[in-house]
Amino acid sequence: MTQARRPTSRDVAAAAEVSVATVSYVMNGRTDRRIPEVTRDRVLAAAEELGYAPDRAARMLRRRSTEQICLVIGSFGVPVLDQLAASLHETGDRHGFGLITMVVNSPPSARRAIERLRERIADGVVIAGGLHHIGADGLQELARAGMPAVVLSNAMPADGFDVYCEPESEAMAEAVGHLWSSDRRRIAYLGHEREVAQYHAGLQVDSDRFAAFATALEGHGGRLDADLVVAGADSRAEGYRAVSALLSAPRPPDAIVAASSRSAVSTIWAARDQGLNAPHDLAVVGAGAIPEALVIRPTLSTIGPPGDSDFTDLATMLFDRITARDAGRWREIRRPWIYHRRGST
Amino acid sequence: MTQARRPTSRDVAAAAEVSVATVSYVMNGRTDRRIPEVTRDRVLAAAEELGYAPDRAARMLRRRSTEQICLVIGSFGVPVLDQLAASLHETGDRHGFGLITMVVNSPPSARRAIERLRERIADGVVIAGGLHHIGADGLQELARAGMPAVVLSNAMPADGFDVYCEPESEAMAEAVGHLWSSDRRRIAYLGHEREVAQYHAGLQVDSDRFAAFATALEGHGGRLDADLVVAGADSRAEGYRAVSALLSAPRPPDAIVAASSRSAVSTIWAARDQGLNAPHDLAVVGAGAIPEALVIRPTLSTIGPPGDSDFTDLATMLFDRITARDAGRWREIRRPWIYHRRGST
DNA sequence: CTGTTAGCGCGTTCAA
DNA sequence: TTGAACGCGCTAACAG
Repeated sequence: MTQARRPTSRDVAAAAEVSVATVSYVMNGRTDRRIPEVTRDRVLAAAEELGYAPDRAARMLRRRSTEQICLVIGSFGVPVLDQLAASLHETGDRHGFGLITMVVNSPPSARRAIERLRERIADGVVIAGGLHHIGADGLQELARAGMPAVVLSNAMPADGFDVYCEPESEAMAEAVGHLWSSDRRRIAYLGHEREVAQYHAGLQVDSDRFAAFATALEGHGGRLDADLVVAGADSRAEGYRAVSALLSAPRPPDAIVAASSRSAVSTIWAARDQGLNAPHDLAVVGAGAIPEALVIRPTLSTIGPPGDSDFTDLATMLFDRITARDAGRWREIRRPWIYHRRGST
Repeated sequence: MTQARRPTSRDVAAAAEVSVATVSYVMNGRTDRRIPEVTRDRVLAAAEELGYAPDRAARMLRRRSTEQICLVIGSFGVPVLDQLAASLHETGDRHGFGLITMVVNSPPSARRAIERLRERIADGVVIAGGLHHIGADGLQELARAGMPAVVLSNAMPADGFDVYCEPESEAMAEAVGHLWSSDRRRIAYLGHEREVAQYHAGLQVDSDRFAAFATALEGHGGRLDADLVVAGADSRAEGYRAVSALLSAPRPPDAIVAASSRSAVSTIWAARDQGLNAPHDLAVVGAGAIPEALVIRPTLSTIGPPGDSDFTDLATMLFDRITARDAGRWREIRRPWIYHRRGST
């Protein structure tokens, strides 16, 4: 049962008593070459018999394409990734492309991912996470290498790649406006580790979401209270913990804007464990689409994409870029978020 | 800025006025070749200047290895994946290996994944999801192709690959025993779509977890009530919905064993929304490790791995297999689950 | 119209 | 330090 040597197309050709060219034509099911039924069957039988599978490395080398696209994510726990992966899979299949995923959650992993991509491990890439670690420099590096890329970002200048943009400032303004008009005056921000750390360090916060929140609040004459900017949006557990602490503090908030839907769900439940009910005692708004939003009680108010999350347009944009050799103008898909008022506000 | 042609090692060699062999030695930082400092610097400068990155396809073809491992998952939303990916990344880095992920959530996607793997897209694979779609046949196919594989499964006969096994019947027996001795007599099973469908169709249920539950229940003289076997473990939203319906039924359960920790969390909250509190009105047990278990109130009782989830041993096993050409005996790592009694039971 | 030959693509590595 | 063979599938060009 030991695999002495991997069978090659030459082995198959010998076994089927044809040339390697014929094997190649048969294996690729080429319609521009007419192969007689009997020859075809003999080749396929020989391939099956030997357990032959073409070596992708050789094919990649010769064809100058990998027939793969790469999805870069920051971590596995984000609900929207299933949607994104599904869309990429679906569109990829139609082009005969496979999908691989890489996780970027640190500067070193970002370096390695960029290196791998520059080595042409894929024909195109969708960057849906880890962008902070990759940075504008990393994107430039990919662009210079001629790697077709779609970046999910609200803040990146589109120089050398396509952008999928979900502007959220208007939705955020509406949500905060709604909270304000409901007489909420102590509105907390449950943010991601990174943005909150930047804020408290007095640095420039490079987060579109946080900026939109701060702007909206100030627009109503409110002011950002440092005690009400806390980390906890990165996971459900952290969200629960952070909100529990926040509500036990001397001057608890009367509303919470959470930078992820997951942590918004945790917020509702952490509040209830302290005897506080949304929306009466605490208004809660999440950011992003999540199936639970419509299922839990109260239903979760969010800012998020209108309608169902579907990334077919993103996938199409990527494959257009991969297919069209002439770079053309860099494109941008804009899908502004809206405020979905539901039960928690 | 248009990339006329990707620079090759020959381009670098020409620019640095050395041979391609020297370029190769420098790029790989080989210590067994003495390359003078000046030559080295000239080569690196030329590579940088031209934006050269070696073509992985060519390297793969020549080296007969991809320096990549592949993680096969069923979907993105499973908490333990972050742990698994982290361990694989860490161990992979030490070997200079990259990690790619493929999603298998349907028979066609399983076929494509197997095909890709047979084409040697990776040097080894960890199958952590989608196993039902891959099936024993698919695994055999990979084994025959000589692909080193570690399969996370409790039920697969280890014929041609290594197995990472987390037997849970004892933990389940203990959990059910505890429920039983607390006078719970209507114990529901919140299962995965697939196992519940099989059960209600009167088919053989090929789920270790369900079997362990049924056996444990019968061991106490209890019997499986068809009304109390419901689907909803696949996601939080489905769990919430299923439990809400279950608790509104004429004869609701007094305990729920959930086949995922995520749905167990939803269970607690769905119950509370109906005015029922765990553990008093409803005992809840989840399956698997999840950070929230220790954070929410009540803390969640689970069956799961002892201690922290860490898959270093799994990763090591895979790399041993990849490195050691002599197949050796197929290995199995066993990490029996235990019953973690916490606040919800 | 069918099948074959020959050489390409590019990094690696042995022999010199 | 280098020249040249090598790995393997693909395909243009050619022969039967």
